[in-house]
Amino acid sequence: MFYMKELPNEEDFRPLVPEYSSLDTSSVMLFYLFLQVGSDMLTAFETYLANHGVSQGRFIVLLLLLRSQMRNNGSGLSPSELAGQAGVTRATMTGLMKGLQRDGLIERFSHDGDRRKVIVRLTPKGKESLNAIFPDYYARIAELMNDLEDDEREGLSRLLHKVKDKMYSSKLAPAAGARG
Amino acid sequence: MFYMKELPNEEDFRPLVPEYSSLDTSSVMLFYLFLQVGSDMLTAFETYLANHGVSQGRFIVLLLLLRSQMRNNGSGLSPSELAGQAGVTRATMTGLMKGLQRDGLIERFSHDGDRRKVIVRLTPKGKESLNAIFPDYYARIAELMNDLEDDEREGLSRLLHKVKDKMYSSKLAPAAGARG
DNA sequence: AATTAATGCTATGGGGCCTAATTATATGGG
DNA sequence: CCCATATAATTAGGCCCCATAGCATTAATT
Repeated sequence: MFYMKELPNEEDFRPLVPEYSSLDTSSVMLFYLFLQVGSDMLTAFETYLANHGVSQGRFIVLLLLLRSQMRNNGSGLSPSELAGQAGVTRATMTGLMKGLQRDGLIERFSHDGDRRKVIVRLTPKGKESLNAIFPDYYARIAELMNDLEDDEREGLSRLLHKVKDKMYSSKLAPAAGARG
Repeated sequence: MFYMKELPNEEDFRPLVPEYSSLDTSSVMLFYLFLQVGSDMLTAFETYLANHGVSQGRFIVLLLLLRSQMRNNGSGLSPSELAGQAGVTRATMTGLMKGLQRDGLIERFSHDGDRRKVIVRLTPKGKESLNAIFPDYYARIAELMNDLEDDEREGLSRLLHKVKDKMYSSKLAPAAGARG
């Protein structure tokens, strides 16, 4: 999370400019603005999801399971696969699943053929939960983007991809750890 | 934090479109792309800061204190003001300060005139810590934005502001709680 | 003086995340 | 066939961030 109620302005940076040759004020201000908008969006949707009894992390697990079931007819995913796709360690995924299973949103089955493995699937209740969340969830996203014209959406998408590509082509990418 | 290694693509949404009238695929994909890029940036810089022994939350406290000291000559801030500016509760700020004080980066003084209040200031070590972080920190940000031309930066900034304004003018803004 | 408000703190609890160790199972080479 | 190694999932323990609720202290209001 990133939050500062009042972002630094140009004046705040002025005394630092002569001191730090690497400081590019416009870059930093853009960077902060980006993080602030992203954090605010995330917080807003986290609050919305919390009202439905799920956290961001759990919601992502539900989304991954739904996608898997739609893509290949209900075969389910293993905790390992879930952890890889969600970008967390297996231990973290165990914790997320624990809560989801306690709440009856997912089920764990053992894999025939490899008894080390577990197969995770959405329960009917899990699907219902997503069904309850989706309409308003999508409506909020649509409303948020509503003021952007088609060309603005394309422009934003292009710029986001540009920053993203830069992040991965330089040494700025997320830590190698869980997100590799 | 938001993370999905592989974002949903158009095909993933196709079966949902007839089911949810509020689903606007291009909005949702843009939304996810935004969150992913923001999360990756945040994670990358969190990792960088962690190498310097501070978390995002603590770093923001240090930034707020530095700004305050530069703006009005070292008067410092109270925990209440810090909490307000950082968007957390006073209790949370107490915890952040506890760690920062333990590490010797901040000091707490009592306020003459209002004995309920505390005044928080950066220690010399706190300033040194920021001095150690800044050069590379700014360089990374500059590098990240390096590929964006001036007009692209302006465009991105404009679009970010547009989304931000939309968020605050609709009911999508962050929870009233701590961030009001 | 008595009420109300503000400040900072503690206690408690949850979520998310990690590393390290453990248990169970597979697999491949000798 | 057996042992070493690898893989899967979990548990244990810990840290950080964050919130709510309650408390003591001090100030402000009336």
